[in-house]
Amino acid sequence: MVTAPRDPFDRRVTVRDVAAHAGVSQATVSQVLNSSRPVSEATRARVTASIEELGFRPNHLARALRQQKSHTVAIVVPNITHVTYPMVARGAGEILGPLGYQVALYDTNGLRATEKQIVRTLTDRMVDGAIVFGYPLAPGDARALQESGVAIVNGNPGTEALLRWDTVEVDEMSAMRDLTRTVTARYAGQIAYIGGPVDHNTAPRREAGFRAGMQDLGRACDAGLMASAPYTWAGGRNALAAILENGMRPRLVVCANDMIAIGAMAAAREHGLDVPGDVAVTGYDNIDAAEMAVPPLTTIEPFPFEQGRAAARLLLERMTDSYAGTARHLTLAAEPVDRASA
Amino acid sequence: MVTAPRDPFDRRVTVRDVAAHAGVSQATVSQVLNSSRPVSEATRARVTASIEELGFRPNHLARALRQQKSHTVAIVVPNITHVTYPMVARGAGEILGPLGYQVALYDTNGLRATEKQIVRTLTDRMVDGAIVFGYPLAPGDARALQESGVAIVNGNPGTEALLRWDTVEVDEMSAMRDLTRTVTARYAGQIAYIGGPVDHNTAPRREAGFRAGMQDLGRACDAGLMASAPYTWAGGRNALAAILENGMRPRLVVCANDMIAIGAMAAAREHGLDVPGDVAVTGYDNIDAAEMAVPPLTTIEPFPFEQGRAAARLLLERMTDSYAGTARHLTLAAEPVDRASA
DNA sequence: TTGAAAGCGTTACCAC
DNA sequence: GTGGTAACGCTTTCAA
Repeated sequence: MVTAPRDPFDRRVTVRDVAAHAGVSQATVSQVLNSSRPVSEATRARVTASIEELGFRPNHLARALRQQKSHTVAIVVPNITHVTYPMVARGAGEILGPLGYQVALYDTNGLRATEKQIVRTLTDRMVDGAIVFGYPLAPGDARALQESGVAIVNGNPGTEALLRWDTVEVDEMSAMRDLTRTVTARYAGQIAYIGGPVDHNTAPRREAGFRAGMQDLGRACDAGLMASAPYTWAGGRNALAAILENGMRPRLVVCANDMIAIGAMAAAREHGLDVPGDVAVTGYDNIDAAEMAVPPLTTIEPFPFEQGRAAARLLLERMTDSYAGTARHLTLAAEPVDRASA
Repeated sequence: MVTAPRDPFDRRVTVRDVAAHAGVSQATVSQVLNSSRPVSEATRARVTASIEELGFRPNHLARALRQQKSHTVAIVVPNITHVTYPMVARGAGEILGPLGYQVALYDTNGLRATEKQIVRTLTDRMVDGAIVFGYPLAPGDARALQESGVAIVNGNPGTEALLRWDTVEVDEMSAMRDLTRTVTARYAGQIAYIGGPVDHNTAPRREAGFRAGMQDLGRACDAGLMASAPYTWAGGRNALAAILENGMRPRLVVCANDMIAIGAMAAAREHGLDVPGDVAVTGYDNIDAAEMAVPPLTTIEPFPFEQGRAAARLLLERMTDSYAGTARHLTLAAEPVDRASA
């Protein structure tokens, strides 16, 4: 048998063709494909054979139009190149992909205008759901999506307000409190904290965790040792350098993320201090560089894959209407990872 | 949160509604939306006003079915959590997004079975194009996609065979040769090379670059100083440790990627050697950790955003049929980044 | 310059 | 258990 190379002008094989070939109606073919109603074993076999023989593949576009469902889930993030988001996307994809959902990637670039435009696109394209990760969905945007029938889950919105839509969040406060307690107990000297940018949505929660941990141990936070910096290596380096150049000598520096921490370690070294011998350092995020740092960085693992999976599961329940109640707020734990830096 | 099921009574506003409201035909409305044929200024104004007033938004699904185009481009990668892929995706998205294409993410997980399944999905979903990055597209898969009208560009296939479809590649060999030459010239002692896994698609090209650079300077490659390791921190650490424990003392270690290099620096330090004082080290990829390493790592920047943009541009020409000729192979340069480690 | 109407390929409703 | 057929909302001929 010669398999004719498919001429681009050849029409695709359709349900109609299969129906004709199997001697049944289109309705029956559709049913066999979707198990949407009982069919006798005999005809099912005949139809399956025809599908096989003709090499029929259902046209997704037609199905989407008919059902008003694109079988697509959008992942909306501020910047896909930031380490955690690809992991979140992968976690979500692990759940969604096998179920036939396509994962579409949208990058807001941190711009409000882009956020709005993305919301329009999502409704126009009739995506079934959206996982909005890393920033708080604007209430108006959430409403617009919901009213268009787009299910939503907001991951790490980083706001204290009780949102009227499903969220998945990491308990950064508790994780930081925990780490602070464990590590601070090891050092008798002064403790410094280098937080993130004051306007960044995760910064207050991590700082609150640090303060709570200190309080748990009855240790005081010295205002002169509380700094804030951009979430970057340079930010951490400059912040600790400033502290050291002010003549302060913290025994431990708790940092709001790993980049800051690794920068702080560099500053310590530049000032002739050994880590952790003279000054201990901790981070948050457990990025690749944390394990590769010298010394390896004590930090907090936020399990980004699990965040993605959890968001996908919640979304799925909304999309399939297996849950249609009021907003759910899921909180996941993050865990300290003890390494050599503190 | 209550996801309102789409109310059957407030049907979406359709072209039909706009046409009725403006007192024109659907054809005219369609034309105004797509500028597909001339329209008098008067009616255009009337139609635009109606669109505005009714808040009409075209239904993408219907358009897609009619045109047999999903206006979606797939980005297919082995593992989206590997640093370069998100950058490639973002670069491609920068070009494609503003043109109305949706970017869908597909992760092969490095599995041939998954690759095949993705190809099926892409044809079923009628994506307009696919950027396959980081592994060589199987010839059969390429054919299947092309026959289904899916435009393709293969990024960093990492094979020497001349592929019958468009490719974008980085000239890793020249970049490595260049770096090897520049850096080797600084050291009189022996030079070691820690390559990637022998079966990995980029490994031979980088090693070839190293060998060529050495040859350019008339320096010999000592077989006892040629190692290969997984592309990981541990891989690099173990590989250099083994070399050192064999009693060899390379003055410079050229590594096939940054993770290996940073691991090698750790091994050097553990053996009481100063970097770069006793042993210099170089990497490849210019990951975040390279800049944060102590000392900062001399490496090679492969411009992943530009790779994504370039792939998107080639794909675009195929999708719009503004190019329909034979396969094009675009080669991009990577550049040495000189830092303190060598 | 505009309109009427035929699809695009499914699914889902209503009969039988 | 099965078939006929009307949508889904748009674009695109073909006529006027």
